[in-house]
Amino acid sequence: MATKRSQPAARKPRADAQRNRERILEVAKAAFTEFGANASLDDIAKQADVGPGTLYRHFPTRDALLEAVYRTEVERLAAAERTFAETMPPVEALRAWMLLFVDYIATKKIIAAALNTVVGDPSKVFESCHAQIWEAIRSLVTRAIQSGDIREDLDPIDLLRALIGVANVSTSPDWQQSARRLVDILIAGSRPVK
Amino acid sequence: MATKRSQPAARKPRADAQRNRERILEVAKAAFTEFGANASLDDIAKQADVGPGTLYRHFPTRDALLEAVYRTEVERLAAAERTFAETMPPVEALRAWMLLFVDYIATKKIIAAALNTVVGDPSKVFESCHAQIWEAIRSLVTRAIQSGDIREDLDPIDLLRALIGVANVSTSPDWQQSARRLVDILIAGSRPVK
DNA sequence: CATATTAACGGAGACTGTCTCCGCTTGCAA
DNA sequence: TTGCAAGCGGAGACAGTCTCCGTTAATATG
Repeated sequence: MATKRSQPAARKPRADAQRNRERILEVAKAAFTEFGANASLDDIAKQADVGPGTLYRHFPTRDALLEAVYRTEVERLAAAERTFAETMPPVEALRAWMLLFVDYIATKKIIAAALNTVVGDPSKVFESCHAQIWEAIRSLVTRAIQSGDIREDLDPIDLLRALIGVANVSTSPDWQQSARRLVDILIAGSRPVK
Repeated sequence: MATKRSQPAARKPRADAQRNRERILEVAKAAFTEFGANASLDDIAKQADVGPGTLYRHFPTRDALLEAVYRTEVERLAAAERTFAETMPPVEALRAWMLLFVDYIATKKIIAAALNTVVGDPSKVFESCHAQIWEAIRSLVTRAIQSGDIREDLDPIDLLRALIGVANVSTSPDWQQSARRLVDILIAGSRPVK
């Protein structure tokens, strides 16, 4: 007879595997930040003191690695949403989060690059990350609609799309200002028609 | 003595060179549309019945080729601006052009990809194209400001950035609707505060 | 602690795409 | 016609991706 479970009662993962995984992530983050989303994967492996095989076993595709790096950032954004929602009036929370979002993406170009990649081919990567971000802005918008500060027919995703645009073209020196202005325009345009 | 000019009085370009150049462009356009901005250049060369050397002489970098393909589209957008400005009231012209812009970019993913590329590294490519587009929206916004329909402190570039965002995330089936809604939000948010 | 088991490692190398060099071809001017 | 430079194009060096598989060593077990 097999063991109690139909699944082979998976042994706990090896310690060195865990360590390697983390080192790879760390190095990858640095590399993507420095060289953009096209950084050489073999180089990353080398810097993390593992063979290419190891890297590819942990992260079968470039996108997988990208997503893993990307994930912690996304989690931070999601957390911020919760904080803002608790400590600020609806519209302010929305505005604050939008600004943070732009700031994040613009600073860590990785994410922008990742989002762009998604556009290119219809792969399913980043799906879970998208879900988290969508949920964040959806929640913020819903609250603002309920408080009557935002018009009812506003689709949160529309805002998100606009934000990605701002973040994308953040090469000019004054993008911080630009982002702030644009967020204000978006919010102004989202108020009830009255 | 040399010829009349200090410049060696450049001979007119060879006919076959011209033909090849055009065939490459044609094939490239198809390839970029089908496979995205990463289509294999050697493949493009092959399909255009030229050697890779020829392709690279005409277009030394991928970006150069991308830009060349991109250019005619941009010219069409610039032309549309002129038409709209002549035949529509200011705000309508602005809205119409914004919609066209989104439509264009979303359909021909090439351009979006190109714009994205620009984000990644601070190369100077597409500069002239950007200039043309900037000029178009600047002109539209200026006219709308003068007619008093749009608030004075609006920076045209901000709008452009938002538009690129919409276009980027145009994978969902209803992006047409989404784009329309977002353009309306942007315009609503751009009206004078009164 | 000794040992068996097997997860995990890592690097050689096949493969794919980029880009260059340079000998050959050919359109054009005289 | 003919000379010649503009233009061609492919062989091949190089760089990056990804896989296969023999080896290593972390864990479970007695």
